[in-house]
Amino acid sequence: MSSSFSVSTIRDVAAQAEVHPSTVSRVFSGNAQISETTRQRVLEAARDLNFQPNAIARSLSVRRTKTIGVIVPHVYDGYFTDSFFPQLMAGLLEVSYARGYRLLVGGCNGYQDEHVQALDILATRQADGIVVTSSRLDVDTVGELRRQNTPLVLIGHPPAQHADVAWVDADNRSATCQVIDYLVGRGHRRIAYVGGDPDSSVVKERLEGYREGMAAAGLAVSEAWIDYGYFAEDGGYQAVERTRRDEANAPTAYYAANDLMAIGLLRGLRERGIDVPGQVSVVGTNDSPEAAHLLPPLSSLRVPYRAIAATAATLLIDAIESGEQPQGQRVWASCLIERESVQSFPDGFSPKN
Amino acid sequence: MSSSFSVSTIRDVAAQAEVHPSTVSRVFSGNAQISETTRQRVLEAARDLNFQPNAIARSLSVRRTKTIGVIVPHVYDGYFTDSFFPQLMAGLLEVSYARGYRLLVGGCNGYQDEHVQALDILATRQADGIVVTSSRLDVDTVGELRRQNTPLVLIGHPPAQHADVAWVDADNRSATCQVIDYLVGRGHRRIAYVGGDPDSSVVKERLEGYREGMAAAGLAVSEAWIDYGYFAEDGGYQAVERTRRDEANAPTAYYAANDLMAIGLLRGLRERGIDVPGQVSVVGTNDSPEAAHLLPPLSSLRVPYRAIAATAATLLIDAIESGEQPQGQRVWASCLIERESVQSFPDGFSPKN
DNA sequence: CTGAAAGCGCTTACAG
DNA sequence: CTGAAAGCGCTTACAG
Repeated sequence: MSSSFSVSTIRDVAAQAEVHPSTVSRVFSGNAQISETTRQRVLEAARDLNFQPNAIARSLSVRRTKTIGVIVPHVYDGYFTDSFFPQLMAGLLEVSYARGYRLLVGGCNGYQDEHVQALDILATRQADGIVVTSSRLDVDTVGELRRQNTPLVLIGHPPAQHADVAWVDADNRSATCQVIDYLVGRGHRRIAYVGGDPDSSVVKERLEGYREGMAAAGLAVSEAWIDYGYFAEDGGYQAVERTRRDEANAPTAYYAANDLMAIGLLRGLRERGIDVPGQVSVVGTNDSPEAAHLLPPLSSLRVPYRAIAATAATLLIDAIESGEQPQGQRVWASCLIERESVQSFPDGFSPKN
Repeated sequence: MSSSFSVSTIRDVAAQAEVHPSTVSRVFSGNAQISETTRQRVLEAARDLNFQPNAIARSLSVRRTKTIGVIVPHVYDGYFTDSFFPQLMAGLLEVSYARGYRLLVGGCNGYQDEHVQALDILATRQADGIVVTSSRLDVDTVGELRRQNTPLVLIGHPPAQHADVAWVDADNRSATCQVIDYLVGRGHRRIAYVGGDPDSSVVKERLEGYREGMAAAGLAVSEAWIDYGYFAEDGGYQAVERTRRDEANAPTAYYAANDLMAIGLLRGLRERGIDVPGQVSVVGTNDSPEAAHLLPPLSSLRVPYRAIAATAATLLIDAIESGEQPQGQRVWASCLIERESVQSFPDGFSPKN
């Protein structure tokens, strides 16, 4: 019973409906004027033969794939446990779907390869445009990517020389600065910054924001308070030890560039018998699903990745459909979700320097 | 300086290298015999003109896209916070990349649409094959999908009538049964099952496993112990209330079909002043990144979704490249990760019925 | 409104 | 080893 379909083409349908193939094409491509009777005849023949236009042939003909490219560094395990990736996909998918596009996602085996793969998609015209998420873009790669003159939008800031590409990003620097300000406002004076990968631009931007916030409060920064946990739980855990060699001068508050490292901090602090938030405060980043359910519930800087991705997809598709280069740059504000991992530093003990 | 490339075709290169277009094609498609000198000439011309073969044209010609389809229900927020999705992508990407494929991922606005979209990808031949993840497959849709005779592999069990499709799944039923057995072995007699969406087949399979485990231990099941939290944290939270109306007969252990619901259980139990694992034990499912970092660290049934996805991709690509229908069915064993949310039920209090 | 033709940019038997 | 031709399955000016 479940007989399988043989693939039929526009010519088969044309023969069966006794019209020219171009007529069949017209009823399926939708835009042309077709008399109702022949449309019905064609549709019926198509139904009989289970015809569906071949998307690839159509793409070749109209020079449009209805597809947007993304490259995912699938070799980094952490990439799939972090909430960035799912949110990115959610945002991209949401607007792609609404606009009739699909995502062409390719793997890559490292940051170098990310550009190779992106370039390949563009150069072979496998997609109508691409969104590039690497946080380690140098001038040359952006230049190379742009030269393909296929629409491109960046998630993250571009190098200064390419200030005119379309990009969308979070307010990494200023949001971090605000977190520091918030902590200072609660009486903290010795505040630590735990970044991810020091080479990534997000992490650099956050560090700037940290220094700016400390400076604005007139606070000196000890280099011992700056540490990198490479976005891993264990990195956060180890940061506790590295930042507290001199307990007398140890931080009373930590800002971590993702929640996983904040969880590591929580664990390291607990092991040392340091109470959070009683003695030390912690704020994470990304507001991952677990944040609300930790003990103590973790205050976290929520970064609107989904909205960022959705905006990127919108800019990209707008450009594809208008035939112009993608334009515009948009920064989305992060938002500190206050929970219970931060407490005002007890006045009596507040080390006002 | 950053002049953009005009797109060049095989004919431009042929003209410049003074050879026939078919020769250019041959040097790029790799398989044909070409003299070293003309190969160099062609390569140089190609470099000059920045030529890269158009992937779509090639696809149309060879009738192969080097692409495998996946449909993602992007309208369900929970889908992107659960660890299933990232792991699925990781596994798919890992083998696709290794085999030179990319993923064509499309959104869908609900379970109905999932089949519509999958069918569309198949019927329009936009991908060489597809992996279908829906857990609500009925006989008709599987039949319809198969009739397109484009390779198809299922993640999850197929309806009985389609036992011969290729599929790969976790050992949902038996693993759940083993968890019950494990709990029974620790002295628990009143054990609750908190499922996700009762209509999904995974949840049904787990319920069977639960009943089987209870039966094997000679334990009667109270229907009050069976509840559904729809995979949400709040669902787990509410399940506490619903399962403990009669505290004298309340469960001493809970099995939840995902970690998010287990987290909700933890919260609900804590609010009632019930100590975990002192008074009640909890085991979750999926071993999400947060599980290890909860208080208490959550014991969880780790389901190897990444491996499942990788296997599915392998079966699919094997089929695509051999030209035969995908074959084989594979079930991957889950593994209980023991942490601290389970404790033997104190002998003195053990309600041996 | 419909047909006939040329074209999208490749590939691949078929000759030689 | 290389050329010339036909074809992959659509679309879309151009006529009428």
